Amino acid sequence: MSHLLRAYDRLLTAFGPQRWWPGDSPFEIAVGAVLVQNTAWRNVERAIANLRDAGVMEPRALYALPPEELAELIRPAGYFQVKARRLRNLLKFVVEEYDGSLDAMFRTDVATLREQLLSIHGIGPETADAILLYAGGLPTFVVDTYTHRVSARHGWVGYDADYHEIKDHFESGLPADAPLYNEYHALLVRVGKDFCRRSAPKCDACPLADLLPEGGIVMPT
DNA sequence: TGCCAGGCCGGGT
DNA sequence: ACCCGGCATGGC
Repeated sequence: MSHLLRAYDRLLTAFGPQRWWPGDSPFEIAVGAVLVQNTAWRNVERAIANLRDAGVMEPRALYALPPEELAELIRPAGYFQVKARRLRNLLKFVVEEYDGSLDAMFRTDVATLREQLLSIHGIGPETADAILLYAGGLPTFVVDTYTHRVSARHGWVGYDADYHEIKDHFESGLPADAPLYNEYHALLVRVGKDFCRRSAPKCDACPLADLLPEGGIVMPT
């Protein structure tokens, strides 16, 4: 069994299924993917609640909203001016290219859709992959700061590994299975939050402790 | 109270 | 090709 599957097994046993992504519809998940950029999920929940309460959690309705009103509704998510623009860029794309239908959007082949999403100003690799995996159910691995930190500290990749290097490491070491990618990423975030903070690793109590390389946690050079 | 959170972009070397 | 600052709210 590979180190990736062994780690997955430890995490799932320790934490159980994480039930990601929190969100009712694929659209709400896509919105959340933009709002959560470098932000605590708690703050995003408020913003999403505001959009729901305003009755605009739908592509056309949200796109029809005046930009200043959109910004105000998502204020609790932080970076609200930038995110309002990024969200509108995504909405414009969905409305104009796919008639406002995420179902239609996800009918596009994955590689093409990923390129299209990446071409949207404000949608980077993690946001694109989160939309593909969590909103579209497509088997593409999502890499975030926790994925990078946990992987590097275990010596699975170097600290200098870029996004695609880390993504490839997981995708080539695991079967291409969306539910697996979904759960794995959520578990990495969980273990990251609980045990693998940037400046406070608690490796002794971590469920992955016995998988650390000789000499323990690998620190950046 | 400062540090950090499920990034991404633009400008400077 | 890097490195860095800006963007902003809220929790511990």
